[in-house]
Amino acid sequence: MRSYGQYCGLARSLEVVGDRWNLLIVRELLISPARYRDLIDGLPGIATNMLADRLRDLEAAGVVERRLADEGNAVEYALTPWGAELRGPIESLLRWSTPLMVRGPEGDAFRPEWLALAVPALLDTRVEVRPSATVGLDIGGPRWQLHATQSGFEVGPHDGRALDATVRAEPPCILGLAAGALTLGDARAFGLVEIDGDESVVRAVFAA
Amino acid sequence: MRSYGQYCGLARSLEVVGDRWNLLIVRELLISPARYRDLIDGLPGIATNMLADRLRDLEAAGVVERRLADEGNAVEYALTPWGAELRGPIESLLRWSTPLMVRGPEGDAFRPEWLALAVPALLDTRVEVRPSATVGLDIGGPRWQLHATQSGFEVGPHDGRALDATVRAEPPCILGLAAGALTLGDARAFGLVEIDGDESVVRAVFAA
DNA sequence: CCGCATCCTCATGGATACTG
DNA sequence: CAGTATCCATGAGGATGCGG
Repeated sequence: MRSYGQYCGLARSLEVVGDRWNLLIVRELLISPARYRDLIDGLPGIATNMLADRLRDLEAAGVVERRLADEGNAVEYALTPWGAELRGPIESLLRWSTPLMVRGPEGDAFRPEWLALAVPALLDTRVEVRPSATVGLDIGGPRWQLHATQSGFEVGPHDGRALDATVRAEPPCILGLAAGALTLGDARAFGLVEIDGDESVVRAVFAA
Repeated sequence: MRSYGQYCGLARSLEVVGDRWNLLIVRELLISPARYRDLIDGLPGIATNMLADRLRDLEAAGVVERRLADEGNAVEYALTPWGAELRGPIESLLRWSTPLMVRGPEGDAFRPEWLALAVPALLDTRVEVRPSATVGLDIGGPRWQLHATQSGFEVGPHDGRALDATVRAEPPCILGLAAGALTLGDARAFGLVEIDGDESVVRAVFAA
C-alpha cells in the first residue's frame, strides 16, 4: 500500500493492514495457524499470487511469522504477538457489521470456523455467567462447541466433552446469530444471544 | 470495492469501509462534520475525484449523510448514527498502532485535530478519575484542551476556561504521547500517559 | 499434491486540468 | 468553492507453469 504520509495511528495502521485481503488473512490466522493451502480454502476468491504477496508484506511488517511444521517438511503461517492483538479491531468491526449481516447470506460463502471469532465478539462478556456451560453447534460438517466460564468464552471444534445443550441449524440460520434469528432450538438450559429491538444489542444470558 | 462474497461480518464491513481513504474520511467526520474543502485539508494527499467518489460510496452505504448548512448555501458532510459507531473500530486500530507511532513522524504530515480521537483512544478510561481536570495542549497553532471527568474525556479546541495544567510541545513531541515520550512539561498537577515497559500499555493517572 | 512465480488483462487509484 | 473529466500508472484477478 502506498503511504498516506500522515503521522496518525489510524493512517499508519491502514498502511499495514489496510490492503485488500490483509485483515481477512489475519482473521484466518486468529482462528488458527495455517498452511498455505488452508488459507486458500479459508479465503474463497483470493488469487494465489495475492496470498503470496500479502503473506510477504505481513511478514515484513511483523504481523505474521512463517514457521516450519511437520518436522520441517511444511511451512506454517502464524500471527506474531503484535499481530494477534488485531483481535480487538477485528472484533470491533464484527460488532459494527451487524446491520450488514441481518440481510442474510445472499449466496455468499460461509465457513463455520468464522464463528470462532464472531460469537465471542458479539457476546457481551460483561454479562455474568454463573456456572460454566458448553454448547454444541451443529452447522453441517464437524460439530463445534462454545464453552463459557466466568472468565470468558472459547469457541472451537468439539473435543468430545459432555454438552449442556445443542444447537442445530442450517448455515442461513446459524449466522442469523448476528441477527437474533437464532432461537436456539431446544436450548432450555442455555440462552445464547438476544437482540434488543432494532438496536442490535447482543447479550449473552446463561442459565445452565 | 469488489465484493468478497463471504458471509462474514469482517468481510462485509471491509466492503463498506475497506476501500482506500474511507476510514480516514470517517476519522475526519468523527472529529467534526465538515465541508468538502475541510475534508481536502484534513486528508493531505487525497485527490479531489477520490474524495467525491468515496463520499458517494459512503453515503450510499449509509455511513455518511450530506446535509445543507449555512442556510442552504453550503453542503456539509456528517456521519449517520451507524457511521459514528465506527469510533470503536477506529479507536481499536489507534491503540494497535502504538508500535508504528514510536518511530516518530519521519516527515509525515501532522494535524492537532487528530489528537481528538487518539488521546481518548489511548487513555484507559477504566482508571479512576478523582476530580475533573482540564489540560491545555499547545502544539503550535490554536490551543486545544483535554477535559477529563469521572464519566470520560473530551478533546477539542480550547474554549477559554481555566486550565489545571498546560502542555507545550512541538509536533514531533506531542505525538510521542503514543510512545510515552510526552513527559508533560510542568504537569505536576496532572499525569497524562504512562507506558508499562515494552508492552505499550497506556494508562491515565489523574492527580489534579 | 504444496508453495509459490510469471504472464496477461482489466479495474482501480492518482495527478492535474477544467467547469458551473 | 465544490466538484467533473481526462489521462496515465498501479494493482487486482485469473490462468498457468514449475520445482520440490
